[in-house]
Amino acid sequence: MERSSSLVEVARRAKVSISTVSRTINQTGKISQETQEHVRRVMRELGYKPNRVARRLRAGGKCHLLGLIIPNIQNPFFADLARGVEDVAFRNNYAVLLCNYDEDADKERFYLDVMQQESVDGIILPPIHEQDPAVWRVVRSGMPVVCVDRSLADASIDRVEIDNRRGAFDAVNHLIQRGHRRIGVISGPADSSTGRERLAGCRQAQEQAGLALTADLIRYGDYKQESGRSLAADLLALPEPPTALFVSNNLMTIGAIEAIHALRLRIPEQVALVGFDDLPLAAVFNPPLTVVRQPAYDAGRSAAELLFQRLETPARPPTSLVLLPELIVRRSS
Amino acid sequence: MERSSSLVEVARRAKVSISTVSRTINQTGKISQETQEHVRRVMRELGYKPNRVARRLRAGGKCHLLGLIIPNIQNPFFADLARGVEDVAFRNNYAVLLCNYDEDADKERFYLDVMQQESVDGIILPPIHEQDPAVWRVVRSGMPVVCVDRSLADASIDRVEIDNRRGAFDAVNHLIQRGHRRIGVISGPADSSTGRERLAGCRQAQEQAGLALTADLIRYGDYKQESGRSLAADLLALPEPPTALFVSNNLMTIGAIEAIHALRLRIPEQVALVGFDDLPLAAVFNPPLTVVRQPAYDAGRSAAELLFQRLETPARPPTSLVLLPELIVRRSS
DNA sequence: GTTTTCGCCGCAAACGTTTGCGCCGACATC
DNA sequence: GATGTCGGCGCAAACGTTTGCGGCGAAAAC
Repeated sequence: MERSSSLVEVARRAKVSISTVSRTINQTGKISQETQEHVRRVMRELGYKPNRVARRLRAGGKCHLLGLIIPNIQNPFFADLARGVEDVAFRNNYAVLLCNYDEDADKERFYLDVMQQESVDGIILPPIHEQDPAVWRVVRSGMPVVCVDRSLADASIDRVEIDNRRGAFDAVNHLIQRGHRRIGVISGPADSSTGRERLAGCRQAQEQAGLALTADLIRYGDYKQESGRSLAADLLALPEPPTALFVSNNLMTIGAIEAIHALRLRIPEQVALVGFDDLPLAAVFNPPLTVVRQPAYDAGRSAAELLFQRLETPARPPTSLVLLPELIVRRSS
Repeated sequence: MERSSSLVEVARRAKVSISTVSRTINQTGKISQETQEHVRRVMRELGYKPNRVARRLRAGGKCHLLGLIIPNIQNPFFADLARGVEDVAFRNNYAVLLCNYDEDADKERFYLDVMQQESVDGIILPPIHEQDPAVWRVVRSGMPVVCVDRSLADASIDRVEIDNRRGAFDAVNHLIQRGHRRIGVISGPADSSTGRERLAGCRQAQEQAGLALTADLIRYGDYKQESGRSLAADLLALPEPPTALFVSNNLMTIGAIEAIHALRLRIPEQVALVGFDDLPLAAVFNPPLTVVRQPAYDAGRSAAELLFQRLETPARPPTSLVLLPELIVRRSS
């Protein structure tokens, strides 16, 4: 119990009005140099820290808080992304409200509400799917929103995406170059933009190579480890099993490796493997994992920068950034 | 621009005073059943959501926001921990303000300030070291704080720790059982409680086995990957190199594996390896990694629960929880 | 000498809540 | 019939800011 130290306390000690104090803090209005100096000194003496809550209540926006809603922070991809957002926020003296919605639409909606109730300055999120009424409501309410990773089926809002199609294309194409003809694909959810696009990339590579698009070699997972395991096991139990696997996210890749180990198959001799998204241990794995590395940190950084730009110029036309993933060929393929 | 819908709007539509509305929301004061029903109906019609900012401004605490300050969300340990905190928070209708301080005392201080300015209900954090004046200031100001993972050199505040000494002891003891006599240790920072305790555990195991405590086999890292790499390289380049390595966190373990690979050493034949803290790929690694698994998620969960308990009964004596780590013997040792 | 201009600053309202206090009517008590 | 009790509700202050407006004194313009 020692910190109260509000504007009025400072004003009292400095023998000026609270308006003067407020204005010296925000550099708004005309206050003489000497008065400013004096007020600043008193603030230092008292260790005054403005109350962000009161500030937000009064001013609505411009109040140094932004919201980040992601599926799951335990996914290294989103951890990197979150870190990118936070670093930019920190540089701009912003704090970040972080929420995990766990691929659950209700939870996403709940957290969107929280963001509005907290009157954050803006929200960064990968929408749970391309038509997302909850997100739309928020956008219509005037809240700045930028989509990252996944996006909405409408170009009118800021977004930063990763070229999923290209990444998947490169991965599968690489497998084809290595001589594989039967390539098993573990895709993401069919109703997510990333899932659809990565699958499209696979198809494109196969078509281009004149390969038949064998629907029996495609499985749809939920981006979680367990589905990777079971779907890979499924694929590898086929009468004519694939000689290579393309797994379209990191957690499912771990699951696929489980399945491969369980069958005592050797990578890459008996089954080659390319995963989407890098992992901390991937480079030192045995064999080192060939992956499509997504610039997750950069995506977060760019999204935050886009958001700050919009806060500065609200009328700016919506921009769409697309970042390039990178195929890192190691030894699992 | 559509939702304003404040208390006064609801009151106007329901033809009651704002006090009545507020009281039906919070179930405080005496309001007749019928009036409550009526008010609730109007709230539903308007889609009213209470403004958390105003609420926090007015009431100071009890306002559904808590702060979590961690070194780095990119570390899977802290990601799990954060998730544990968030899940409990979600169940209690709380949101989480997340910050990464990057082992930087200034940044920690900055974020502690932010937390106070945001008047969060409480703060969960691993203090940067055992005497942490910044954290002390916050505690003295009356803000509920619970330490997790690391702790302060004072028993008077809530804490949940993991038995680091025990974990390290088990790991090194296991190595000794396997016949190793020269065990290289990559420790954490000497001034962090986790670093000190893990090292103490090592020592205890070695003493108990009657092994000489060879200072030349101990290196102090900073819990980051690169230091793991260079220190392991250092250790393995010794005239009489260790036959086993104990690395006291996950990121440094990855670095150590890099170094081992660079030297083309085989695990565990030429050098055995036990890491502190599990990793997503550890179980499917080749060879699967022997690690001390920390219950990170549980630690976060417990910390949050402790915090909620304190919010409910502020006078409750400080409790100290210690969770047990688990040695998972796989094949790298 | 009177009026205008202008730089500097204070007053007070507003943001959306919570809450102590007090009012009013109904019913019980004497 | 006068007094006390009590349930149900409203009034208004407070939380710490920002900001439109207006005041005041001094310098400038006439």
